[in-house]
Amino acid sequence: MKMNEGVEWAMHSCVNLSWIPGRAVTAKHLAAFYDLPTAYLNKQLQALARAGILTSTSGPKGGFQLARDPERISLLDIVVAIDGAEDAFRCREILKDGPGADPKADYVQICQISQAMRGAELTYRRELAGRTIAEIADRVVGANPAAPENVRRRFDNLKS
Amino acid sequence: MKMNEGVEWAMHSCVNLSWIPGRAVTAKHLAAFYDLPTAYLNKQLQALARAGILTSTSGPKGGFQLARDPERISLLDIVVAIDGAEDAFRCREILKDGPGADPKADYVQICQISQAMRGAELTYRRELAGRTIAEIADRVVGANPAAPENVRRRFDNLKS
DNA sequence: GAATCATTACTCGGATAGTAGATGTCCGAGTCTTTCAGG
DNA sequence: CCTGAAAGACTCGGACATCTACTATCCGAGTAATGATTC
Repeated sequence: MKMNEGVEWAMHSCVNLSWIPGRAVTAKHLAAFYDLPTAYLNKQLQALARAGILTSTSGPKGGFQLARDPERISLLDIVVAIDGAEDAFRCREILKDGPGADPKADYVQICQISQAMRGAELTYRRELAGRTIAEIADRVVGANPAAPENVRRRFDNLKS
Repeated sequence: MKMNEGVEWAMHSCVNLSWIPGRAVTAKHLAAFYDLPTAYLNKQLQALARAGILTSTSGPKGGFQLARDPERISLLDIVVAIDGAEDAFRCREILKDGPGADPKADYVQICQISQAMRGAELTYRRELAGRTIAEIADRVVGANPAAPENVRRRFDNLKS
């Protein structure tokens, strides 16, 4: 089980975008920041845009920016946007193929194993839903107060 | 992100094995129970044996059985045995490729995103670690008291 | 000099290859059972 | 009748294909800026 690597890129990019409000930043610049493959990062940013986390504008002076306040963007939002909403553990209802099974019963709900796994994933998602981009950004500032200014300067330099 | 499908099979098989103590059950019989591909289930059972969850014996009258009490087999044990111990989210330390990074700093520990994701996975694993095969089996019995006897009879019939 | 229009350059967007990991299958090594020969 | 060994059959175990989905890339559609042209 391995999560889509783009999730990490997307989260870092969102934190950086939270420090550059009101301006569109191109995928190329966001990729250059961490030396990531531009086209592939662009794909992830597209997914965020489809999910309503970012807004995108085409053409010169175009790019991406946060679609809403970073306080209202949770880590779960990003994971769902890029990795999909489906659970990692997917009950195939193998009990249905067992002896004495009821063909029309919903074994996803009945099966104790399915319940336990779904319960664990629920706590996982709840945890991620409680963490926001704003909170992450704040903690980064706590460790390194110059971070936002450094990011802004960096993107300004890339502009020239 | 999709978990190895064999995890589901392995958990169901362990529950069934908990109702047939002291006797080896072949992969073929365990597979027939839910109409699963024998060779592939065998592969998963091997992984459980390597992890010390099952014991395996070769030859006629051979097969698999639980290596310890079902109270001491957690769902996490099975997930780790089959799906691996590595986290789903793997910090690639992309901050290291960012501007002004310290090449010898441990960004897995520093990075706030990495911390948040690891924290969420930790709660997930803690949840699974708290659930045992015995508990699952008990709940199944609660809903269907005849289940263990049905399973035993089923395997006896396959014997003949 | 101002306005309009065509050009141009730049960006996102989705369609298209390449690759790693999961899924599925097969045959060999080892072992227990069974059988048969000998004492 | 008992003992021992050899043959046989059954099971796990790991090595070998296949297939899905993640990773990576490329080119086209659309858009805003820009410059030239005309009034």
